[in-house]
Amino acid sequence: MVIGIITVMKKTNPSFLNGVPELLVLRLLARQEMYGYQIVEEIRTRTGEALAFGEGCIYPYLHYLEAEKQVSSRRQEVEGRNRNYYKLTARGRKRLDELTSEWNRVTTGVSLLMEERRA
Amino acid sequence: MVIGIITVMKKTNPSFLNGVPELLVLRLLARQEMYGYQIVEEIRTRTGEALAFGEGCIYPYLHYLEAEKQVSSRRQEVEGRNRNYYKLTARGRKRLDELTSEWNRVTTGVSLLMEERRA
DNA sequence: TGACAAGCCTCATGGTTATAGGTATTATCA
DNA sequence: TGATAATACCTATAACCATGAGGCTTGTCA
Repeated sequence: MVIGIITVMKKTNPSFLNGVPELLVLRLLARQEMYGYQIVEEIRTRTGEALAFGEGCIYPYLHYLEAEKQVSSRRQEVEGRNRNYYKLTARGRKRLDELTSEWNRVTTGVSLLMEERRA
Repeated sequence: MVIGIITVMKKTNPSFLNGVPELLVLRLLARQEMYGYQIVEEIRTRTGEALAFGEGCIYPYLHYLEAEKQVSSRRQEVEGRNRNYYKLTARGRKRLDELTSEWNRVTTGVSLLMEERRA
């Protein structure tokens, strides 16, 4: 019988973005102290909009990273606005290294299969 | 068993694999007709185990792709075993092109931010 | 006044891989 | 012979995570 069981998989945006926000947040914070809103804008502008993660993605990550002690934060008032500045800890640095090699492993693997094969 | 309420985010495999199986399956089928088991093995061996998707991942994809008319299939008995051979349709070719440019967009974007920044 | 940017936050939804099973046939090897 | 691995197919469930929409506040500019 079996008509149904169509396993929907609706296919909107597969997008290859799984884990990318974490990688980029750690990478940016490895260079300099930054605050959340700045990270969101930086990713958007520096990639020419190729990548654009919403605040709803970045903020929860920052909270998670802080809970995991991969980043530390301090609050500072600048021109009447409160900013939470984050910077990488040693633990975050280690995590960044892991994620970076993971990223390289995946992209290398994909490249191997994407290349045209000659005879 | 639920101990915390700590917003778990368990962090096992961020892995960057979102959408990769679909991209690779389409790419492989663009080159030649293949059957499911062969695809699983091909990905595993050709990447030197860097990428290895289980059958439980690939088979549902093939069924989905067929339902979407991105691939067509034929069944053939080979050496006493039944194989379902799949090949790309024009629609699948188009989808592959979309995914490929999406992949390039993402990896390019990530590269922009991962690079060391000088001065 | 109204609109918009800066700056922070949360939650529900839904898509997709991973895990862990399941069936059946054939090949290999002790 | 019996056991195990390899071939070849399949499904259901859980875990994960970006999206999108919402909300709050202060400051700026018209």
